[in-house]
Amino acid sequence: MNKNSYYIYDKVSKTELVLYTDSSLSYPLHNHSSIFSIGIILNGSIRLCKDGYSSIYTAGQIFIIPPYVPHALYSIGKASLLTICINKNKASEIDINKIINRIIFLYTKTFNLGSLSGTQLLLLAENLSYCKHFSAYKSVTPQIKELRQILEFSPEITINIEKMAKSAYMSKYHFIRKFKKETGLTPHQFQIQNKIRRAQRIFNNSENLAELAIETGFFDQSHFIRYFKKIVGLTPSDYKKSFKIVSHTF
DNA sequence: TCACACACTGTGCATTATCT
DNA sequence: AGATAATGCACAGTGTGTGA
Repeated sequence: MNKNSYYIYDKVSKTELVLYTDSSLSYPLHNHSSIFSIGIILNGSIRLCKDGYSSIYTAGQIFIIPPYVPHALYSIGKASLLTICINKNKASEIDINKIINRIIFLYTKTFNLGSLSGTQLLLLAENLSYCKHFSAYKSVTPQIKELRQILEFSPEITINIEKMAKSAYMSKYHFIRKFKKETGLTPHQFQIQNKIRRAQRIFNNSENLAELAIETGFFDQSHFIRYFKKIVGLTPSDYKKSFKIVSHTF
């Protein structure tokens, strides 16, 4: 079991938290279609590649990744990172003070990590406010938007590039380029990523990895494991062991 | 915006290793 | 022993560079 990774769902603030402690992180280019990710570097440093730029973040610094923004993340040596995930559909309703209080609570009582500095709390509040008032500025072609929604909600369906391009009234060559420009990933990468996200959501309802692989649209468990590890950074069984739901309060 | 060629990646299947 | 993880390989499908 990977004891350096913890996936926590906090029922009180309705946010998902991912904690890595002294880990070697390596996440190649990907995006999150439905969440804002706010990352707090606890120690060590990480390299974040986003919007064509590569930046190094060190202990105490905070970064934010809005939905659909392609990015890659690598630790420089070992690093500890806390990521707060906010659902984009609920971002406008979040209670910033409530989330900050929960983060402080979980940070000190659940993770035993000391306390966050005043500057970190201020930066966190600023980023939460950014999520709350964020509005998507990118214009998306309606046909691509529709396909993106299909792939997000039903990633398990089999639909090849030719069919997708046809439904968007484009040649497959143009469609792939257009999709990547507007979504950040190729259609295929986007579909695989959503299959894995779906698997993460329904993990606890499924006893068997082979069943889960079929249910999420993979041919078999071996491919499911391969992609799961590539995208999540853990094998499915390690992920299951490191996931927990927190509902206790002050 | 489209099409071609080619490199790259994913699929389907089989097999073996490791873990519980 | 059964479940899960990892790897190999051939083929099909996808993505990208380039030119029109």
